[in-house]
Amino acid sequence: MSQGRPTLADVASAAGVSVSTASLAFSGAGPIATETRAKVHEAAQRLGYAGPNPLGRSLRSGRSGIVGVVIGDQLRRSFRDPVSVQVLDGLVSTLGPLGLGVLLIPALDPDRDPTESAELDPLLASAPMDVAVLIWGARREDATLEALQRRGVPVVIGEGPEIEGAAVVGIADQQGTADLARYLTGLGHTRIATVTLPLCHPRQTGIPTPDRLARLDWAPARHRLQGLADAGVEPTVIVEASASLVEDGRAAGHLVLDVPEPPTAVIAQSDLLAAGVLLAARELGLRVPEDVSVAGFDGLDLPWLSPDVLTTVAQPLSAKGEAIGHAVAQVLAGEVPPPVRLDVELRVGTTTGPPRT
Amino acid sequence: MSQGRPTLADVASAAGVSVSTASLAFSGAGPIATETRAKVHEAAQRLGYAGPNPLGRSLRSGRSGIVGVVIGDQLRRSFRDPVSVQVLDGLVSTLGPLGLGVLLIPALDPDRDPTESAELDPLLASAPMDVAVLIWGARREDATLEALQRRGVPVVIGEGPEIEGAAVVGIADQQGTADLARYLTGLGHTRIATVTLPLCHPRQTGIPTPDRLARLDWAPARHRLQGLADAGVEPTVIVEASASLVEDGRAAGHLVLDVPEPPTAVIAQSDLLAAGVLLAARELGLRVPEDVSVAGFDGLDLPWLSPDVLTTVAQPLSAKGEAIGHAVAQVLAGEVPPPVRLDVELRVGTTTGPPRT
DNA sequence: CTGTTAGCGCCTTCAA
DNA sequence: TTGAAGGCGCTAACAG
Repeated sequence: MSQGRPTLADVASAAGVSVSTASLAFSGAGPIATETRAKVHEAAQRLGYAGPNPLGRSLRSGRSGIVGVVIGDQLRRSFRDPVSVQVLDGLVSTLGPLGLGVLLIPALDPDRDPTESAELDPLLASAPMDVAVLIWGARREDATLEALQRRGVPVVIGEGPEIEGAAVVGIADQQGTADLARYLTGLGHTRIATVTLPLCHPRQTGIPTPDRLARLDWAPARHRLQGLADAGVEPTVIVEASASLVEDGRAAGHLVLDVPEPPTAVIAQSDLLAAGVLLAARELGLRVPEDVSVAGFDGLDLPWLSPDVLTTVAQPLSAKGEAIGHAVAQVLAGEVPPPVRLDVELRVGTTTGPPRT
Repeated sequence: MSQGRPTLADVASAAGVSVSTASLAFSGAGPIATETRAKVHEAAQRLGYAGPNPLGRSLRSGRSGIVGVVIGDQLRRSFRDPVSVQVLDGLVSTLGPLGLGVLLIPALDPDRDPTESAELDPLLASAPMDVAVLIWGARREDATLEALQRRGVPVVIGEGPEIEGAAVVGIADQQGTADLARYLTGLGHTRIATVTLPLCHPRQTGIPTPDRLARLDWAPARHRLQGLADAGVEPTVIVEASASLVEDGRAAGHLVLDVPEPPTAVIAQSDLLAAGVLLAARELGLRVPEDVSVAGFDGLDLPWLSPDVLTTVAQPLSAKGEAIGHAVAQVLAGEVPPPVRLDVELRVGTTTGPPRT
């Protein structure tokens, strides 16, 4: 009929064929006479029918073609972090050709109590999605994860932890950090401080209490701290940042360096944090690496730090996004993706050197 | 039945009520006895039913709760531009409370011929969405826009142009640029160059041919060039950048400044481009603003340019995202949103001053 | 090769 | 306040 958008039935009757035939003309999933198909397409053209309504198709197939992606923070903050952006880019590039779209789902407010599931984004409970991706991992008691599992939405987790019934794509950050730590101790450093990514919810900035360290619940921070321990490094001080941003690193840097007996090296758990520490060092009149060595993690290209080039542990960011995309595809194909652990690589720049004795 | 996920019918029969009653128990859209509702919820709990399947609900209501957002470039590039990110953030914050989710749709490859609709992202044709947003405007002959309109998806356009049957949210960039130009001529500048955003498809870097200028098809670039004309400024040279990124600005800056008789002022159509021009000036040993004044557009916070503070025309980025979100809401409510034009503000920094005579 | 039939899961009249 | 019935638009069997 002429009210509302035309449906396949309208097209079929206009073309003088049955609905299922018209369906075939569009899906191509079956034998159909070229002439019939032309007739149908012609009718469609005439009626302004632009193809099957995805809503009907979705209900029928049980698939929406949508992948929900939970980013680890407010958009504003996540997108300021090139790490998130590159992973997302790799993910979208992989999903696109598969006909899958990415639905952005803001994580719960990082400053709020995570147990209150009332704070969850309603999209988690009600948006159509075939698979969900938690780009920045899950926590032990994760209301987000629970909400998804309750709905029966399969989950792919970036960064870990390994959780019953969810695929994981991670990196060898523990080993990478250990390599970095050994490199620094090899240079002669003994007083090494570290600036960490957020440890657990709700987020906090500053020197974590023992209690907070015990609740350490976020995979990247845990792995990288563990890497230090593996290398036999006991940090002289641990400072937690509430986000992986330059200004947090800068604040942490002041906290770490502006003391009577500062460390001779600072390992930050991300490059943006390290960049902030570097800026803090410059502001305090400390020379890098003569007075203090600074190292990061991620392998970002940060030309604005010029002339310094950060010593870092490079992780394959786009590749991680792609690996997550592959895992999503496997889940949709009914397979159980094996855990993936991507390699990282120590990359020495100009910001580390032997300590002054 | 126990195969597959439980449906509302399963829950209803487990609770000993009819499907429609069970539906009421969840939607709350009708009178229902507290006791009955409890019974239904209890049955749902027991069966692991997490609420109505969005696919069924969508088909029934004709709404998916999804807003397709076409970003102006590859994700990787768009997300490196804080302008896009802030607009997107404002949009998501507005849409979230309305129960609407954002589906990312990569634009067509900016380096390819736009008339080939084969290059369009398949999501445009097949993803469920109630409204689409073209964050970075539409072109005259826009395959993306056409694909959406053919499907009957209402469109909200950021930045213009005003197009039949699509809502527009723009800014007063023409007037803002004119203000900026008048400020510079007021300082005594007569030789003013400009670095533009992309003018049309396919993207190119460098000095545009007259033909290309004639095909000028992208609203932000057009408005801002027009603003110069309004102020009576005829640029000594126009250089087009292929994206709003620092390195493009830097390349353009060399092109503009590394000549026998360089301009005394450069107006870039974005802050990132202006930042690049500034870096180029520094590299060429030119002092800013003594040797050359540099101005941008957007009003970004760029602390890494320190000690310089860019003279710029500030636009309300989050507010633009929010305004787009409101327009989306209006469209969904069946209203026709009036065109919106947000104000901008000239903000003088340290990078502009009188020309040396 | 084409038509008939039967739902996918839900919500909303309408009637009881 | 609850139940019965129909249909949103589509596709997959199955017949013919």
